[in-house]
Amino acid sequence: MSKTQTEPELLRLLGEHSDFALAARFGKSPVWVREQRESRGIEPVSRDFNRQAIDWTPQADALLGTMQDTSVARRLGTSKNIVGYRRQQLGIAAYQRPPLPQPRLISNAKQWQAQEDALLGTDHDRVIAAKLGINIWQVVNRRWQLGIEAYMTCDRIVWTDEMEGYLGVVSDSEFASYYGISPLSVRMKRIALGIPTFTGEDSPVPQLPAEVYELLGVWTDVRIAAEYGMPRVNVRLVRMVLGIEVAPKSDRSLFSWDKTTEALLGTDSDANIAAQLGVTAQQVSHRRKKLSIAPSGYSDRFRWKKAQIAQLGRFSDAVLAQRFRCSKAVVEKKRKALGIRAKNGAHRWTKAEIAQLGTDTDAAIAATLGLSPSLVRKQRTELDIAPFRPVRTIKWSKNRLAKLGKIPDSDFAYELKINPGTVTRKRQELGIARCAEDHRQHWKDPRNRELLGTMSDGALARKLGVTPSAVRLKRVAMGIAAFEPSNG
DNA sequence: CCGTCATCAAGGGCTGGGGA
DNA sequence: TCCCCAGCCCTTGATGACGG
Repeated sequence: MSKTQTEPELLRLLGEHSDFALAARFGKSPVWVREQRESRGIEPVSRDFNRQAIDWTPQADALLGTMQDTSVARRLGTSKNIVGYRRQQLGIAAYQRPPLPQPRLISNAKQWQAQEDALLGTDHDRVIAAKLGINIWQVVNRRWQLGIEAYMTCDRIVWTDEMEGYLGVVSDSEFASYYGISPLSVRMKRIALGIPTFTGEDSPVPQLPAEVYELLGVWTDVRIAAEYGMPRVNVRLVRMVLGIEVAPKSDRSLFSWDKTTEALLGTDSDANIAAQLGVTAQQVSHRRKKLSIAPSGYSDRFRWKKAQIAQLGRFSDAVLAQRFRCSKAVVEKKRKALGIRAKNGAHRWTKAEIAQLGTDTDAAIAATLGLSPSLVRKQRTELDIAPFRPVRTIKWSKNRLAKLGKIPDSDFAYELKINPGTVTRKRQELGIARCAEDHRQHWKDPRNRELLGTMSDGALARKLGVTPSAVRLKRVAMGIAAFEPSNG
C-alpha cells in the first residue's frame, strides 16, 4: 500500500480504532497517530472498544490460565478484566507464578490459614510477617504464589489495564513518548510484568548475589547498591519485580561542615565527594546548593543556542541546567534577561496561587492546591514572601466572643488560624470558663491512642484535625515508636 | 503544649551519554 | 533500538530548634 493510499485510509479510521492499533496496521508511530487524531479534534477510542469483538475460539480459551491474564489480554487484544471474567466463567484457575528462589532465611514450610492469607497484600510484607511471627520471605513467597499484588503506599505512575496491554507492543521509548513518561519507568514495568520487548526479546531481571536477596527490603536500596557495588536501579528493579516493600530508613547522621570540606564542593561530582567524606550524596548536594555552588563540570561561560532558549520557561531552571550542562544560575539569569516566567518543577504557579502564599500555613495552602508543603514553602521563599504567622492581631467580633468557652480553645484557634494561647488568654481575660472538651479529648479516646504509631504522624494529624507536632508529642510521651512504612 | 521552619534521609522518577 | 547507569529533581516524612 503506497503512502498516498495509506494515509487517507488511516485518517478515515482515526477515532474508530485505538492509536496503537492504527499505528501497528499502517506502520506508523502511535505518537504520530495521536497527533493526527488530536489535530483533527477526534476523541480517542474507548478503552473498551473491542469488548464485543472478542471471539473466544478454542485456541483463545486454551491460553487461559497458562499465563497471566494481562499477557493473554495483550495477545488477544482485549483487557485483562475480560480475560479474567472469561477464565472464571470456565472455572480455570489463575496462572500461578513459579516459586521464588529460596533464600536461606526460609527454614521451614508453613501451613497457611485462610485468615492469614487474607492479610496478604493488606499491609507491608514486613508488618504482616511480624503479626504472624514468621520470616518476611515466607510472606513474600506466599503472596507471590497466590498472585497477590504487594501493598504499595505510593505509585506515582497510574498504570491502567490499557497501558499494561500495550507494553511490548511498541518499543519502550515509543511507549514512553506516547504516555509522556520515562523509558526507564516503562522498561521497569515491562520487566516486572515479564513482558518481552516488542522485538520479542526477553528482558531478564538483573541477577543479584544470593545474599543480596535476603537484604532486599531489609537494607535500603541505596545501602545495598553502595555495599555491593551495583547500580541502585538494579536493586530497585529486582525489589519491584518481587514486590518487596522498601526498607526502613536508617538513622540520620549529622555532618559538621567546615571550610576544608566545603572547599571540596563543586570540585567533583556530589557522589564522589560524598564517598570521600563518608556522607550521602544528598547531604553534599544540599550543602552545595545552600552555598550556591554549581555542580562539578558545569560551566558558567555558556553559549546559548536558539533551541535552548526556546526551552526556557517550559521546564524548570534546574532541569534545563542539567540538560544544558550549565549551572542553574546561568539558566535563571538568561530566562530573567528575556523576561520569561519560571517554571517550577512540575507545577506552574498561577497568579491566584501565588497570591495565596503567606496567607495561610504552607501546609494548609498545600492541601488546598494539592501540592506538597515543601513545594509551597520553596515557592514562597523564592518569591521572598513572609511565612504565615498564626500570631497576629485578631479582631474580636461579637460572634467570635460568643464562641469563647463554647468550643475548645484549640479548635477555635484552628478555625481562626491563630495560636491557641491567644484564644485561651482572651477567654481568661473575660473570665469565661473553658470548654470541658479540648484537644486532649483526642487522647482520652482509646481508639485514637491506639492509632499512634500505626500511621505517620502527619497522616494521623490530618485524620484527627491536629498538627503533626501534637501527634508526635503525644506519641513520644506514651513511648510509642514512630510509624515506619516498612517496620516489621 | 503546640505550630512553624530548617534539615536530612530515602524513594520514585527523569535525563542524557555511552555502548552493544 | 535497547540497555546500563550516573546524576539529578521532586516529594514525603521524621526530627530538632525555636517561638508564641
